[in-house]
Amino acid sequence: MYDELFRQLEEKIVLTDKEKERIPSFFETKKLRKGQCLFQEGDYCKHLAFVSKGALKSYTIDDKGQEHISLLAWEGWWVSDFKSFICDEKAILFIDAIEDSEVFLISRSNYEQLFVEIPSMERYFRILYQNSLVTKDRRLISSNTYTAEEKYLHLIKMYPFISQRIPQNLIASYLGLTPETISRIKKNIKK
Amino acid sequence: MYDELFRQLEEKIVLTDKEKERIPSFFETKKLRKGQCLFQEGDYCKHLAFVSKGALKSYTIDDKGQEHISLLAWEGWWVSDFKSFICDEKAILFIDAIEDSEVFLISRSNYEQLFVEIPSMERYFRILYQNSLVTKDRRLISSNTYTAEEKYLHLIKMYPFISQRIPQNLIASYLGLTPETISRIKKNIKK
DNA sequence: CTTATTTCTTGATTTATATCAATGCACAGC
DNA sequence: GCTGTGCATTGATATAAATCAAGAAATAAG
Repeated sequence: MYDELFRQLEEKIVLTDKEKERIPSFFETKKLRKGQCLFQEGDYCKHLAFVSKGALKSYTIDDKGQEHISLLAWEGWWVSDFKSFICDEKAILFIDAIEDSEVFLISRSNYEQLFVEIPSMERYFRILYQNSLVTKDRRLISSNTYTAEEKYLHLIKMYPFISQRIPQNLIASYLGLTPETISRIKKNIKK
Repeated sequence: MYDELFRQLEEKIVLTDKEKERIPSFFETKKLRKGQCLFQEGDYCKHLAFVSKGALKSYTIDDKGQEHISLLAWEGWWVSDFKSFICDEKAILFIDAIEDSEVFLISRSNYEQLFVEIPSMERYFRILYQNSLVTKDRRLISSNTYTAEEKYLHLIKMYPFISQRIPQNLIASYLGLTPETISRIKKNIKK
């Protein structure tokens, strides 16, 4: 059950058997049906979630009711409205399952306690966040400097299987494009 | 000399006097004239830099020779091509001083050693990166969902004094806009 | 003080991408 | 096997912001 979690942790840090026994107690498990909501805008987002099965999207909704995906998270990813989770503010993000999913939730106090009891978890999250920063920086560059086609090509280079798993309209939203544009790009690429 | 650095560290963690004595030895100081380059695309970016005085920009240059600023960093900010620094890859970023500046540089090996010798620095960087992630997430949302005017207003709300310090053309580049667009936005806002 | 550079503003035009609208396709439920 | 609902495609049109071009301010240099 915790295979995916330990695989992720042990990619970055070394854990003793005793620590591995302790870790699950910091989390609670939650199963989500496709389409089900995990957190909503306006909630206080009291948990950080690790995706052990399935896939989720985190997104905002603008004045016109349009959805803008900020993150697609599948097995091995962490997802939350971090600002809300860390600073105890109201969330601005929605987070929904886009497939039947299973997540492990950790509360703010358990998160802090985890670092006290298992100091190497501090290291894990430092490295995780450090890597995420690199990815986000690249996404920002992509978003500010690439054309629609370059954005799409860059994405499928990073995640070659994403188009098999994630519907085109969600990919479009993630890239800040419309589904029509993605459709036209795909037609262009074939040539 | 290390005031700004300690101010930043002690905002997030507690340091003993002994630790404070040790920390400077991990860094080397470098002074930069306005316009001078700290790192270049294609270099192996061997250091992470803390800005103690002045301001720097990190940017890419596209095929057409156009500059796209990914970060503006002044006193208290850390700057590097993280991907290059962490993964020992060639840098894709340029980093230049936009004012006369002073930076403290830490090498990869000193960075790793720092965590071993002063474990609370692991915590410092975990929190720093965690906060940066929140900021970058907000920037990504802004970049993908806001109009030019909303992007500009959001920026000056975050950093009210930025327009006094950073020339408009650099702000434009940071927002992924042209200086002309910024100029027209400012005219609009006055009304 | 004058000249030279750089930055900022304004207008005219172009362009990439969004929006709107219609049609086709595919999978889910009956 | 049909039928409905959501997703993808295609074309026509609209629009926000870029580009191009020129002049005005501001800052720096001699």
